[in-house]
Amino acid sequence: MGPNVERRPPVMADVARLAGVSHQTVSRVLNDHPNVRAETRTRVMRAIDQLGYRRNLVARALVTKHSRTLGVVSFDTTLYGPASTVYGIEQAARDAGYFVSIVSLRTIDRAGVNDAIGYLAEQGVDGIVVVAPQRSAARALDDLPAGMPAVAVEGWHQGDVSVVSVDQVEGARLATSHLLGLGHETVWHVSGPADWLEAEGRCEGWRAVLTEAGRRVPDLLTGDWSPRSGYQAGKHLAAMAGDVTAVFVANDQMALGLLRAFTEEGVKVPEQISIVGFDDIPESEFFSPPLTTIRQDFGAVGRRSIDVLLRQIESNEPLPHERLVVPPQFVRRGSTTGAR
Amino acid sequence: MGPNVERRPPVMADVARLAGVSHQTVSRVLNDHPNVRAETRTRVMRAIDQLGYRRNLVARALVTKHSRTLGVVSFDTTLYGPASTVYGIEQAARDAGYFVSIVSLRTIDRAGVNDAIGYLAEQGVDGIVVVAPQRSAARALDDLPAGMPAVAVEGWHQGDVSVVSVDQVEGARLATSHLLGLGHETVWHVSGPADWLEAEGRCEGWRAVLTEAGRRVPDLLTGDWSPRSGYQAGKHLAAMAGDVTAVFVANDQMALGLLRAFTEEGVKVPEQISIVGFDDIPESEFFSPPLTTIRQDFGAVGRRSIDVLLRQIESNEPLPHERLVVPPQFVRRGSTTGAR
DNA sequence: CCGGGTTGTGTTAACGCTCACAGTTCTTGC
DNA sequence: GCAAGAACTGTGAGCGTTAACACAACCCGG
Repeated sequence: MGPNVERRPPVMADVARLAGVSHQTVSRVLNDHPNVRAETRTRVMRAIDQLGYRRNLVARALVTKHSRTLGVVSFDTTLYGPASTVYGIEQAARDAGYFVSIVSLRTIDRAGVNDAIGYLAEQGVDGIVVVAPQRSAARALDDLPAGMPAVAVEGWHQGDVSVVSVDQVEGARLATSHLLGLGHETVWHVSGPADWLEAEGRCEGWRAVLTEAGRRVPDLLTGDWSPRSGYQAGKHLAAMAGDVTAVFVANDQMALGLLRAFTEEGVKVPEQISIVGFDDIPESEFFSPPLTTIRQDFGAVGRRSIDVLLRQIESNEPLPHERLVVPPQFVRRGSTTGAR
Repeated sequence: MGPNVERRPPVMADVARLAGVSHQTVSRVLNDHPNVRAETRTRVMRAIDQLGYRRNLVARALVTKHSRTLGVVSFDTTLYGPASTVYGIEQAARDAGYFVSIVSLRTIDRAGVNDAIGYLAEQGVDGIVVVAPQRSAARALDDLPAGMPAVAVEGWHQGDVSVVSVDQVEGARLATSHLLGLGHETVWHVSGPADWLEAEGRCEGWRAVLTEAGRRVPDLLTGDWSPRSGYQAGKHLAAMAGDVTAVFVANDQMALGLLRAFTEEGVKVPEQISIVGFDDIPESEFFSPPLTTIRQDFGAVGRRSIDVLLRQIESNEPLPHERLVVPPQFVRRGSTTGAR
């Protein structure tokens, strides 16, 4: 089409030339600056889509010092919890006009989280969300680049950073009280891995309710969140079926493992043993029996954390650090019933 | 600490000044350029971590025209499939030294995908991966910005772009043949939503095997991937339990719904009805009974798509478009058995 | 009909880096 | 001991945008 064989994508100057204005006027049109004559504006617009011009946000970021990109550091986004949290974060960020750059760690440790934060900082993100469910990872937040707005999600931390999380202790209390309220003498607990903050919180809530009610606190069983580990715990519990009448399991996947083990061993749920899970994954409602569980609102967690982060970014002074807690919700289904 | 109260983060020039070299030498050190004296290198390095300098990748991207960032467009990354695919993509990208910027669509349509691609292009990504499981979304790839390297994942497309996907047709053939091989007269199918390419492929494979074997092709049932829709299909099938002895369900979540419905209706699996799922989610092994299913290797899909994309980015000429297919794997478990 | 404010537009200089090239210093062989 | 080349280092320009300022054209009341 004529002599225009330039393969280089058009830049602002090209648009300016075609529209017969200066590049700065083009910039003003693009940024909705008020002082542009309507006629000029349309002329520029026409030139823009005639050339198929797209502005270069990299150049813009260089001068404004704002990339409108947020960094997210997470761990194994294959799991329902992290995946949902990250999804919530991404949605909230985009609604606010921000991009999201994700680093999903394979193994989670302080060095890994630190590296990830470093990469993101170099890349020029305006702020960072760290989904730091493990104690060791949460500690990496101590050495954030100075002045980098950040927020921790599901991380326990008393340091220099705001935290948004679901109230794990309360969730565990809900689960345990429910079981006690049904008349069970005590409640067993299959917890998550020791280093996880969520596992810790759930364990704490469970223990607290039992202690307050003056009940015996049974030995703790520990899994790794996987259905398989729940299955193993289930085999163990089935062997002492007489003693056990109620189990609070730290997540729904492990609860499924328990269910499977109990089925194999001929232990009836809920007739012989009642089970409460945690998370309310989409599958739980269709387990056999449907699982009584504690729902976490991951979407809310994502939105709240972006709120906090953007407030930090958009204010110039450092803001006081907040601790936001999202309440969990009890969901009664078929896996729990009164003691014999 | 002395007069150094500059709050602005250090730049290359600052490092250069402190090390007593030119900014260009600092750049050379940072980029592992060979021709730098060892002594100079260490002097620069010392200056770098004395100042806590981090290079500004935005400025670098502006001049090199490469951001080392890849864009990913996906849909509802809360689901196991998309989440796993995106995870695989992110891992592979990071291993290759690239960042990943994600846009996770709420609803999937051509306009949405187009917008997302537009945003990513402005942001200066070097290439784009589109996880486009729906026909309408896949079509958005027709109007990619010219010269933008791209690859479609799980997308059927005969156009101008490379595609990486799991062989859905083959997976469905595996499932259906297994059931037929067990002696079932025919196999029913609960498919995914009509517009989904995966649903289509699975349906096609199922139909093909049945036709080739000269069997009756039963009416198709359609779900929406959710356990609930599987539950509804299950209720329907249970009502005609006499006729139905084998069902191939288009994903594991719906299969769980079927299982639940059958349990409620007193239909025994696999004694009365055999079920095969698709995906092999981590839970499937612990369903009651454990689910026979078709495993998709999402990690491999992610790696392959990044391979293809990087080859496009790193070569200068446009490469021929490829069609890479990852084989599915049959996983036999307890939900299938021979016909009466 | 002329000064002072508003409105619209252009000019120039950054932003922090890499590239191309121009120097400078060090080797090396004869 | 000196030319020729290799090894190392410095200089200047430019990537595409926005910010800051300068300037022209217009409006209005006295």
